[in-house]
Amino acid sequence: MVTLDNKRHQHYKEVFFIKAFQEFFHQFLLLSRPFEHHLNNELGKHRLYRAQWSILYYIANNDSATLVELAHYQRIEKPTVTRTVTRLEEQGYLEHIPGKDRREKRMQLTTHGKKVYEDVRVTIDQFEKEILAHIPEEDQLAGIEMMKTIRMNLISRENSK
Amino acid sequence: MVTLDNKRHQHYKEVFFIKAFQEFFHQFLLLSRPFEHHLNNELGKHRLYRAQWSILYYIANNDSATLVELAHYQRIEKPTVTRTVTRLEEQGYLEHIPGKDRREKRMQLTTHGKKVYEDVRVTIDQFEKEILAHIPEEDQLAGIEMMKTIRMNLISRENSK
DNA sequence: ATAATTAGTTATCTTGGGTAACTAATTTAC
DNA sequence: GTAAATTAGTTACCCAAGATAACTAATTAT
Repeated sequence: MVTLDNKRHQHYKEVFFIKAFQEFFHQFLLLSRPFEHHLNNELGKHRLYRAQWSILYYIANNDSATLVELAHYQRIEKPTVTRTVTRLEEQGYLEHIPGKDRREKRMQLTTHGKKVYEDVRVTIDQFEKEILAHIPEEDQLAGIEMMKTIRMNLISRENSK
Repeated sequence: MVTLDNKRHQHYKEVFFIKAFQEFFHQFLLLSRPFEHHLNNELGKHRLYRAQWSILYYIANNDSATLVELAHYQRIEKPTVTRTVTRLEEQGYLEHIPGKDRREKRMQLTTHGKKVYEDVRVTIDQFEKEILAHIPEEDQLAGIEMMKTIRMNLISRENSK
């Protein structure tokens, strides 16, 4: 009887009381694929992809950026940035503004790029609002802070290793 | 003077009061790449990748699964599942248990697979705990619910389109 | 019994990460 | 002031993990 109860108890624990941190990242992964998928669908209407959009977003909010700046911010390698920026340049959304340091390639939105960003922004705003339905702004703000903290924890791990 | 104040005000709004839903998904993207990167680093110690780990996780928590079940749950296409499951089979972590319906391929962990899962679990638990440092369990639980809601909003969008 | 559906596979494409090795420009050290 | 070290960016190439299209085999529905 005791043995059976122990077994039941164990089963109960395993199935229903998964640890919060496990469940947290499980849900994070379960959300990130579909989110990226849908985001790319929306962006596809404007012939864009997530990686390109991330760069447009950064530059739209910071006026200009160098490739290294983008790489550091997004925590990706320089060659990845080079490739994506090149595509955006080819599409006529970004242009190179020369600065003092002739090594660096500082990019800004072209007039066309600004126009496109604003257009896409409308689509994406709509999309993001829709999928945040029923989530109070207060919780959204708490979520933002949480993600920032986790990101910082990740980054400090990098440096200490 | 009025014009200048307006300009300042506008600038202030744009730079410091980005809408919550924009910032939410911006942070989500900023977190998901580094998270996957670090997760893969940890998994690499055991010669695993994120996609494989997701499948091991699901089967470890559900005893067995068919490929279609995995595809539906993770919202990915069947060929993607086939490939990843095949790798896990080759590594000797999964085995096919025949059922009534001879079309479906129901998979379960092998003894070796169970052992490996438990080993990796320790590494990943440690990793996940570390990067959730300074986040109260209460907030983690709120985050879990938020991600579930967003995921459901995404899925219901799919169906209505 | 035939038609439609379902589970899984194979072939092939694509995005977007990564590393290694390089050039050109700038800074630092001597 | 020059040589060495560092930094920004590029090129070539690799790979994981998603996707679609077209297929077979098994099962269900008509």
